[in-house]
Amino acid sequence: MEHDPTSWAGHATVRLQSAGLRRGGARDAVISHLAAQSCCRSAYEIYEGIRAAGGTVGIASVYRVLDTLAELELVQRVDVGDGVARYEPASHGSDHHHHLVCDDCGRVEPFHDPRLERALARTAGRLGVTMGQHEVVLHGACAGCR
Amino acid sequence: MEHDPTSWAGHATVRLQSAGLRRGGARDAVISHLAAQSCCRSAYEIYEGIRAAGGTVGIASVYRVLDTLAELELVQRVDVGDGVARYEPASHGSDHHHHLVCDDCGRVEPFHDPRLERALARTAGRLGVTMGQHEVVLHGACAGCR
DNA sequence: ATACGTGCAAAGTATTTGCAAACGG
DNA sequence: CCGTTTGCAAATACTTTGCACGTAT
Repeated sequence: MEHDPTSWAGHATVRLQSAGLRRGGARDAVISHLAAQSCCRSAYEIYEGIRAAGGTVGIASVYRVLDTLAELELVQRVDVGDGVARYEPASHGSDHHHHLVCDDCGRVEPFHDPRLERALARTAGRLGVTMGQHEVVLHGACAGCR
Repeated sequence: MEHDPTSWAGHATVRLQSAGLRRGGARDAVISHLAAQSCCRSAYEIYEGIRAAGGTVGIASVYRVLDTLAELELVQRVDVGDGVARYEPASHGSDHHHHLVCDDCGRVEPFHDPRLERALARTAGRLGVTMGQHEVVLHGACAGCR
C-alpha cells in the first residue's frame, strides 16, 4: 500500500519524497496510522495508537511529522473547539468530509455533503480566492445526547 | 448601550442576568471590548485591549468570562489553526460572518455570504440536527500575500 | 559520508485552577 | 450578609525546541 499512489498513504509518501525529504520510522508510522482512521485524531491519540500497535515513536516526532504533512497539505488540521488539534488525511478521493461536534459529550462525527461542498466552492469563487484547505464545524447535540 | 437589548452587549448583559449570574467589572469590560471589535480576538488581545483603555483585569478573568459567554452561546469561539482560540460576539443581527485565513501571513479576514449560510442551514436539515453554532474557515493567500 | 530524521528531556505557550479579598443583589 | 466574581500566582495541558545519536540516500 505504501507504493500504491492511489491510496492516500502512497500519495503522501511519493509527495514527501519528491519534496526532497527522507523517510523515517516515525513518519511511516504516522502516515500508516492516519490512513487507517475514519476521522481526525489528536497527536496524542496517534502517538498512543502507534505504541499500542507495538511501534516506538516519540510524541515530539508525531508533532514534527504532522507539521511537515500539514505544510504540504497532505493532512488537514481540524479544530473542534476543545483546545486540542486533530489531524486527518487531506481529501484525496471521495472521502472528503466535515465535522459535527456534540456540545454535551464532545463526540466528533464526520459528515459528507456534496451540495455543501459545491456551495463552498462558489463562495470561494465570489471571494476571489482559490479553494484550498477548508473546514466546517457544526455544533449541536448528537444522537446519543438527544 | 448596556441597556439597549438590540445591541449585542445589551442582549448579552440581559441574558447573563436572567441566567442568574451577577455582573462584575471584568465581565462588563470584556463584553464592551468585544462589542467594539470588528472580528475575533484572542483572550490575550482582549486582556491587553482592556488594559490599554485604562481598565484593570486579570487574564484569568478574561478566560472565565469568555467561558461563561461561550456556554450561553453569546460568543462564538473561532479556531483558525494557529493554536490560539479567538472569540467574537455570536451573531445577533446581520453581522454573522465566517473567516478567511492567509496561510502566509496568518491574517484573518471576515467574510459574509448569505448563500453559504443557506447552504449550511440545508446541510443541517439533511443531517437532522438543529443549526446551532457553526464555523467555516477557508485557507488561502490573502490580497497582500498574492 | 553527510545531512536529515528521531527520541528524550527540557522549555515554551495557552489556558485553568486555588485562594483570599472585593463586590453585587 | 452570603455567595459570586475577581486578580494574582501556581498549576496544567498541549506543543515546540535543543541535542546527541541513528539512518536514508
